[in-house]
Amino acid sequence: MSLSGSSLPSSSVDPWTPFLEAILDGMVAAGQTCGVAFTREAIVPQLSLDEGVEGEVAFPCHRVAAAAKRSALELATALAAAFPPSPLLRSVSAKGAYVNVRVDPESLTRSTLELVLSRGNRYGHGEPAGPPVAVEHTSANPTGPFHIGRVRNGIIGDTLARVLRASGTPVTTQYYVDDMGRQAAMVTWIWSKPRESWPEPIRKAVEGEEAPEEKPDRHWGRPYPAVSAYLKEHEDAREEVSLLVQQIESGEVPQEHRKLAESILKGMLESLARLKITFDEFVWESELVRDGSVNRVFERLRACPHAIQETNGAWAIDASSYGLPKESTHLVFQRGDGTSLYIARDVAYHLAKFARFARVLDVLGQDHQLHARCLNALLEEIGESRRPEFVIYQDITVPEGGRMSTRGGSAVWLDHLLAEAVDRARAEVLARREDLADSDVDRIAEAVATGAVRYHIVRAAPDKPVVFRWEDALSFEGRSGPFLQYSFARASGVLRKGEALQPPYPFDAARLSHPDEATLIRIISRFPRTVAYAARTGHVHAVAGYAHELADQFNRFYHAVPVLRSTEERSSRIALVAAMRQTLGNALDLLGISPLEAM
RNA sequence: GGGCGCGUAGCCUAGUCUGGAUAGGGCACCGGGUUCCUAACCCGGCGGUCGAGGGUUCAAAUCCCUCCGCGCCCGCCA
Repeated sequence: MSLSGSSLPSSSVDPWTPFLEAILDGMVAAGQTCGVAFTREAIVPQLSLDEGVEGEVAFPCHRVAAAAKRSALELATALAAAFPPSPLLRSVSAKGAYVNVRVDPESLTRSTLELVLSRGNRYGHGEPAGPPVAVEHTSANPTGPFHIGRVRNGIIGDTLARVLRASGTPVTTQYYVDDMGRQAAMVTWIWSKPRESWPEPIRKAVEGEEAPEEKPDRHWGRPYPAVSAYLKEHEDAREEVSLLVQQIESGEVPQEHRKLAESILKGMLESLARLKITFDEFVWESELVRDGSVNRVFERLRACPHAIQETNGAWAIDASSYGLPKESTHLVFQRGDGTSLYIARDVAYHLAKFARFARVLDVLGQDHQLHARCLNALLEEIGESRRPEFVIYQDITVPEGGRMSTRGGSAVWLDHLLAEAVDRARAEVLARREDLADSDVDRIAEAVATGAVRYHIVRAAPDKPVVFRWEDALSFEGRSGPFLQYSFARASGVLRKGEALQPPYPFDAARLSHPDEATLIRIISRFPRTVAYAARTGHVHAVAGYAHELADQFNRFYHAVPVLRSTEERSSRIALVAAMRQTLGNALDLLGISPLEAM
């Protein structure tokens, strides 16, 4: 890994900073001796950390050598020889064209453990900085329960918000509730009719499946797929829905409409809450219509040079000069009947966000990518210079091929997945522990199940398509959420039995010299850098990978090195376990996975 | 057809933004480990030259071009 910018983080948040300072000072001094001038700013991005053959920090000399018209091998040797000694660095050597620096392990151990133990649950976090950022994610239409494909948005978005907050950025998360569009209107349309008068296919699709006391999203959303299919075939019904859309948008809103949307949303949010996904704010699309924002957007767009009106009264922007695909240069923003299209409302929504936030982040599925570009085109058209930043993720597909589809019957419901995961987790807990109270079994099973599901989704890079397989999603071993929880529980067990759940943790860095200890400390020391990287790039899956690496090395250490049974190393090792537990706990928090003291 | 994304061992995946020294993990498979702090664990082994081809470079999984495969989008739906 290389560093993100040309400057170093504050030493109050990153244990590596003093060592990197020492390396930079040494490099500059050695450069002067050898007749090559380079600045710290030039060196920083070239340093490669935690890599290399025989050093923790390596500096490849090819570039400077080429600039100085010298041999890279010769220069590496000369630089290493001229490198002034530092108490923080154990050795500096040349190998090939590389200068390899090993930091003093005791100093790094001290620097790391002190920082972790003093910062506690702030370890890994940056210093508060930067302007306020809005993160919009999930924003699923309130038409029925979540399937796992939709939840990927929320898991990525919520993790991104957590990571950004940890990096120091003030974040507000928003769920954009689309209660104005056709989709939501379809739900109201069917429920506004007496059940007896529902078209046959819709009634049939719903009948016999309902459970008493089912969640509101399940209940009220049940007819939606059938309605959607029905409308494709029935022009008259489509017209009824169009009429309803007009009524809703003009404010003659049947009270029922908002209540239905709220009710379904409530059920949806209940499921998300189990995954620890919550929101700071909900922005109801109907409010943007009611407060005139959408109308103001209409006025601004109609006044634009590329605005055109169709013969039936619809308005569009000719966006052919914006580099969009040829087929989507005709951007209709207002229907012939005067109602708004999603893109017009989305412009209004983004203007509202720009008014409050310096940066606007939208988490979007790849199917919305073209829409995102069209949105940018309209923002440009009305003279808005700011742009949202899009975090695009790929779909979750099913093994048979294709996206998860509610209508096609290929959707895997989040609630179903969680129920299955809880069942399996409970069986695992019961197989291992006979001493637990029922309430503890329930609590652990819920944590394991939700941790497994959340980790399974967040571990993949957003731009990687994910094929949903039950056996993978329900895996509790290897690279999984439960493995992280298990490792945390193990560390907790050690501290509990050592009666060391509270600080202070006195330690002697010289006593932590076992190779598995050194490796563990290196990984712990990398956490702040990892969080900063994830926040900067939006690669939140880097945190998932990091947490696994940390837990993995902890287990290796656990097997190789006795803690409570050791004598002169005991307190130092307890301190190391406490630091690892703190770091893993902080990582779990960023991932939205519940830590477990025991399992 | 056009646009966008993806393509790393039998399967899944990190690394690609910012090119650097033997491409990290996990699953599966084979062989070991529990009188000892939780075996949802650990140790060892097997297996990849990074879709194909060209180019740039001292150096390419990483940058550029072409091609192939897969996915998504191309609505007065969202």
